[in-house]
Amino acid sequence: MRDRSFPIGAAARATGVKVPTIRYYEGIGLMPTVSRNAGNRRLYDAADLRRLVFIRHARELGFDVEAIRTLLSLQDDPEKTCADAHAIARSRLAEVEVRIARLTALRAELENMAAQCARGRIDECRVIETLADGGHDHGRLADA
Amino acid sequence: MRDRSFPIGAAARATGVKVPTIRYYEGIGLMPTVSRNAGNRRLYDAADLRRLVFIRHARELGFDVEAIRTLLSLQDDPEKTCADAHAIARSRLAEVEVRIARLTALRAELENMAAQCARGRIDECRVIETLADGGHDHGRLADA
DNA sequence: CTTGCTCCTCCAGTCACTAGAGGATGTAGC
DNA sequence: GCTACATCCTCTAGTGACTGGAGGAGCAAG
Repeated sequence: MRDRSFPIGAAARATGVKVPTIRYYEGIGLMPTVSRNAGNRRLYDAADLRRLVFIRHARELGFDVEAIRTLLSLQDDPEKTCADAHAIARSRLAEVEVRIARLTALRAELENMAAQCARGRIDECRVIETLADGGHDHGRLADA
Repeated sequence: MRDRSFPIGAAARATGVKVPTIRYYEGIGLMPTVSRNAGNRRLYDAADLRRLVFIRHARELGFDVEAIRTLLSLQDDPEKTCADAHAIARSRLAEVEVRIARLTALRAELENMAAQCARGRIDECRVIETLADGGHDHGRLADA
């Protein structure tokens, strides 16, 4: 009963990935072209749902689609050599470390901003002042 | 001398915001429509540059344009309390903290995976699991 | 006056979705 | 079987926050 196939709406509810997004992922090849029923509707199984949850969490962590593709390839290709898997894991690891470092710096600045704000008038507000002072860093507009 | 007028390229160099991005900010109303010289070129003054730096810094901290619009309008009204600015900063801080926590968990898994791979155990990769049930709630995935 | 940079506007493309049109299918009640 | 309504299908276009290019005008130096 719950074991076999979910239509796309159920898959969306189960994974937190919206219906059009699931179709989009199929279109760009992040999700496989799943089987269809007699009426041409997509049917997902438990493995597909796990893949969707994986993708959602990876996106929430700020990985782009290409990075997720390589992460998924670790699973998709069990024949893959150790060296390949190791290389992918290590390069993703490096990316994650950079991201953590950047976010940690960002957190420090936000904390400093918020903590020193005395909740007084705007013209004494530390949040506004910090922003107006500009960054030391003329680098990338980084989010993550 | 320096606080008279900068053409857009000088403004870009001075603030670290790219030329097309400055024009884009004007288009969406984050920057005012500045005055032009005889040859129709934009001329920026010191206050404009400060505003650009403010925007750049806020973008680097991950605030979206709407938040920046609010912060800028707060800045323009120094009599108000800074409760709103404080709230915007704190909510961004909360997002950043969630992200750091998840990335830290992912880093541990990738490290673990890289180590296992190095010992030849590809088929027990836990990266999928980490991301698949790692973060937070959303729909429970019927296990399998 | 020519070279070469900077600037102008407008339009297209990027990434990862998101929303809508217009139509087919599945399901529950009568 | 028939109706009502939810869910699904494909396709196209829009979003945010830019980025890049075309095609042309302005300006400073040699």
